[in-house]
Amino acid sequence: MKLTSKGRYAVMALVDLARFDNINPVSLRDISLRQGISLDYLEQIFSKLKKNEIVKSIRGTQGGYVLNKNPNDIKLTNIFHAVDEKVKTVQCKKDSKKGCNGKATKCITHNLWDELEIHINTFFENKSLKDLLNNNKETRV
Amino acid sequence: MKLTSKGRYAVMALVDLARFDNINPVSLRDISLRQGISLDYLEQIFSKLKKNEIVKSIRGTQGGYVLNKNPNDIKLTNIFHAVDEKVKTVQCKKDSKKGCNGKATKCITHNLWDELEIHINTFFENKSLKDLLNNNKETRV
DNA sequence: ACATACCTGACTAAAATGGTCAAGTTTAGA
DNA sequence: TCTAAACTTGACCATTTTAGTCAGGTATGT
Ligand code: FES
Ligand code: FES
Repeated sequence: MKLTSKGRYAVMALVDLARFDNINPVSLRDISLRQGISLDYLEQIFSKLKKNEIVKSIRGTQGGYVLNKNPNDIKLTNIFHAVDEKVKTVQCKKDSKKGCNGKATKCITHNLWDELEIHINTFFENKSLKDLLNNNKETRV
Repeated sequence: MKLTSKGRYAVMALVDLARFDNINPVSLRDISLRQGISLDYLEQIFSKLKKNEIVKSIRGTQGGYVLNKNPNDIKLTNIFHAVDEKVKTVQCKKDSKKGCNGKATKCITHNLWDELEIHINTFFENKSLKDLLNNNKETRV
């Protein structure tokens, strides 16, 4: 079970953004430099964050991104969902009665994987961007 | 974050094994047929389970595998560790002071990923094979 | 005008995944 | 003793996913 870089970067970038967007929009270039994430990759990520209304963009010189919601209302769940970083403990469809690889029934450990998925998602539900900012916020002069 | 088939199969196979190994060893062929897992793949998996002393093997006709411990003492942690299904929320080394990709320092979200890793591992620590057998054990006649 | 910064889509090298295949060795039972 | 069942080992491989890069755009403040 690995967390992918895409998911990790999305959260890192948003935390960075939240720390610096007091007044002005924050450019991806700045985030890229500060966090050491490829600019091109960041652009892909922010395109998705924007589609999911987590950030807003301001084009042109002095443009950049700003949060579109209160940091308290941006849960890790929302972020991960936006960038398609989903938790998958099984391969079979949830609503189908069929098991993995088109088997007729669900497997004997099926409940376990459901429990695991819930356990992990609970963590993401209960963490907001705000939680990640505590004692951490920098003020732009 | 995906759970791989290898990990899922390992647990499925062990639950199957635990249910049927009352008297005789259970052959991988039987597990393969009952659970619909490739025999060749199962062999790879059980080779690792054996190295980690979770199962014992009995060769020859009527041979197979049996548990090497009490189901209560086989945690998911042990199983996953045996088949290299590890939880990895980061790419950087735990003991090193360096960050991901050889960066000089840890990233701003580092604590979060540590927490997440612990959260998931706790689930695996607290589940044993026994827990998965409740109300489920079949008796060979 | 022009630099900055967002926007979009195609492309790709490398790694991981989920196996298969081949060639054994061991041992119970006929 | 022969044979088939079952474990053992190691190499191999197709496909998918990951983690980006690259090459173009378009919008806008100064
Ligand atoms: S995990 Fe898909 S059938 Fe149980
Ligand atoms: S996750 Fe590796 S530096 Fe934070």
